[in-house]
Amino acid sequence: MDELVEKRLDPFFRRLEHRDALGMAEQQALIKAVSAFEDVGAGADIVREGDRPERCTLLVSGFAARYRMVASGERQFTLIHVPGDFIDLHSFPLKEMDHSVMALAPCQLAIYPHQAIKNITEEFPHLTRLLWLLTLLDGALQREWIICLGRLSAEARAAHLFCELGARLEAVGLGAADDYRLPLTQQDLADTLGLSSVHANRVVQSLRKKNLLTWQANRVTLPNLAAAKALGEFDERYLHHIREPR
Amino acid sequence: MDELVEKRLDPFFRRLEHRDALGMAEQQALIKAVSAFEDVGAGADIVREGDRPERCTLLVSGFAARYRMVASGERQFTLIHVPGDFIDLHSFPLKEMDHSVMALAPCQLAIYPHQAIKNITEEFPHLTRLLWLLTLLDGALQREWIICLGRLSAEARAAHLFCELGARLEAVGLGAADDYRLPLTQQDLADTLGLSSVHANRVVQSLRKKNLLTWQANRVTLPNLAAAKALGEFDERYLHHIREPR
DNA sequence: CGGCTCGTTGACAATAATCAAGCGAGGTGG
DNA sequence: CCACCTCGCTTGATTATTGTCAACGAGCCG
Repeated sequence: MDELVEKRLDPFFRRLEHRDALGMAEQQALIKAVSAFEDVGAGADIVREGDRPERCTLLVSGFAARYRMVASGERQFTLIHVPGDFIDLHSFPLKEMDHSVMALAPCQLAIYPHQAIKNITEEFPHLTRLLWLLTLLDGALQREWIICLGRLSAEARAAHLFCELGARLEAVGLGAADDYRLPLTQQDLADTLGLSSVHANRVVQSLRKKNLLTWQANRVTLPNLAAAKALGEFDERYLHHIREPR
Repeated sequence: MDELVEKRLDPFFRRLEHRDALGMAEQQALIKAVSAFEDVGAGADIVREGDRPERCTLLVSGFAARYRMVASGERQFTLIHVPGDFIDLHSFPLKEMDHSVMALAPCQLAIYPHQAIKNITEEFPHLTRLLWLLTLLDGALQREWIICLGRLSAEARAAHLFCELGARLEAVGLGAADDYRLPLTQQDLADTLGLSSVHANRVVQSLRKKNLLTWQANRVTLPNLAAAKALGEFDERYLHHIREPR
């Protein structure tokens, strides 16, 4: 049983190992803390604004996004999650959700009861700092998006996003920085970039015309990764892919 | 000596007490962990992108902002800090700064060596969760700004910002939600809202014309707070001003 | 076959940036 | 004490970017 859990948590462990070494006891604690696995279909909400979840959710496979609706009826994503991400680890200290998370594609989830996380914080200070770190990585991605939304053109933001997703997916063993599976619609892209779907479409076509992007049948490739990074001002420092004691 | 420290940390303790009760030992630990106080002048950087600080910095008085520059030479703020905020608590788990923080006005800072924070994480699990919580509150503010930048008009974003700052300053005892001191320039506002300074100015004037804002000599008042909140779609849930066990 | 969703296109309107100039208060030095 | 200088704020004219509205086509699934 534990072997199955461990296998499913592989992207998660890769994500952690990119930042610090994990002790055997810590790894076991993370495996034991999983109470269940669940599946949700594309488009379903995983948690909702206002919820007070009693559990945290780790994305095992699929894609998910944190979002909120605004009065005009538009949606804005604040973060796209890839496998290995904790979707709502912050709900453990924060208690109440101030936003929702939806599945962008069929997802498998690993469930961590808050009580199990609390036990970790009481018994494993170093592991606690790593969990803390994970929530801070979310914050770093969100800072980056503020900068992109505030100061980059729509085209540069799109290039940045495709570079970011490539780097994150590669880090968890799910593709290459310039070649990965991405089951999103152009509306999803628009909701990430803060654009109308019409304009998102035009931006995608412009990137295609410049030979910076192909995106068909849920597969993204970046034929000229260096140029895409330059256009999107992508500097992966903010991903903190540095393994060191925390 | 400790009384002086405690007095200076008053906004910080207020900020914490808005979220959870603090034990006497925890309070003492937070007081003892301060190694020094420092002053910085307006415009100075407090920490810089790429730094690997050995200490965390708490804002005692003044205003500061996290920011990054983009290739065009423009600046984007990702968060404005008010007294009682930890400016770079995240540097403790994250190690390397992926952005800079500057003083927007003369600031007094309390210094917490990373080692002192680490000791807290080894000895005070509940207090550790509260520190974690504080970094998550930064994340919540940043999420909110993604939503504002992505989906609200410039005018709505400005209204939102003035409401947010009022709520945060009131919570630490430094003004009222509709009346507070704000020593920022219009350029600072532009860098927060992701606008040019010219457009920021026009937005301010539009709010003035609608009798939603006065802003002279560093003093902000919101004559019609309800209308400002409505325009900016300001719902303070994301501030998590809820006192409960964490 | 028909009804979805998703992607695409064109014409037009709204929002915000850019460029250029001038104003006014506060501080500095002669 | 006053001239001058700087910084922040303001304004107008113009351009660039992005949104809105409307329509249509391709592919998939029941």
